[in-house]
Amino acid sequence: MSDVFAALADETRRALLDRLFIRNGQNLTDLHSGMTMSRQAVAKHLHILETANLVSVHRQGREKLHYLNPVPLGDIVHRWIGKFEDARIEALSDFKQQVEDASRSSSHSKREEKRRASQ
Amino acid sequence: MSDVFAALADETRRALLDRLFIRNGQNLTDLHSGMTMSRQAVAKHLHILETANLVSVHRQGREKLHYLNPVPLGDIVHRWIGKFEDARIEALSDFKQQVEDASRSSSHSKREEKRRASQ
DNA sequence: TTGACATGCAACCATTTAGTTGCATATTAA
DNA sequence: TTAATATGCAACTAAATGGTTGCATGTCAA
Repeated sequence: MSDVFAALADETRRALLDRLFIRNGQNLTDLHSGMTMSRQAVAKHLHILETANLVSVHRQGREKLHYLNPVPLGDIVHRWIGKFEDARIEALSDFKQQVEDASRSSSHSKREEKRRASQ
Repeated sequence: MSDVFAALADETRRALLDRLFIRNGQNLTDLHSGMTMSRQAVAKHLHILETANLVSVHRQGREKLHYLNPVPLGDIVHRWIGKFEDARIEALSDFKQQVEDASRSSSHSKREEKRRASQ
């Protein structure tokens, strides 16, 4: 999973995934077109995406076609980000409250008691 | 958004978010406890999480309390990963098909026609 | 078969990153 | 007041990262 996060950390690599989302099954030359960096630089980025299993390839003659694999993205959402997401609705209402509670450093509200109890 | 992805790329920082998920509102010493690296290293990681707005802080005397902010995680899911997620169910059935189609490099199935049409 | 095309490999370079150490500052409590 | 606690700042280092260039290899088409 660490490979996936590392792969997503780079702007160029996210752009490559975007391009494959728009049109799947492109070769290196296609994906390089319009980019300012060298073809070899793009090839390196694609290899990192391959290693992270975000892109799968299929050799066809002298061409190497790249296919988007969205499964690892689903995995990180459901296995890691998801738990924070579950807390998001509560967080939107509780977050400011927590900070305010900390500011007052008093314990009058039910919410404050709940927060301290969880520590 | 790039800050968020970069922040999430590091294992230690994800672990810090995990710890804050388990118990919110910890200070640097709390978050450093049990880690092998130096306190200053942890402080740097926390600062990166702050910059990415994944963690908010509140000064209380000599202590600096850290609070998890899950909103940016929701944002990247809904603004970026989400679109790939939408294609996931289709992808799970189509992905192998795409590769197989490419292997055969023939165009007999309806699915193959649909794929080529999208390019 | 020969030239153009598509990719692969390796060496190299600059910058960023993750970590360290040492010291300074601010706050709490005995 | 003084010692312990909690954090902040700055300089430094090693390794990873993102990029380059040059050349080699494999495939297609005239």
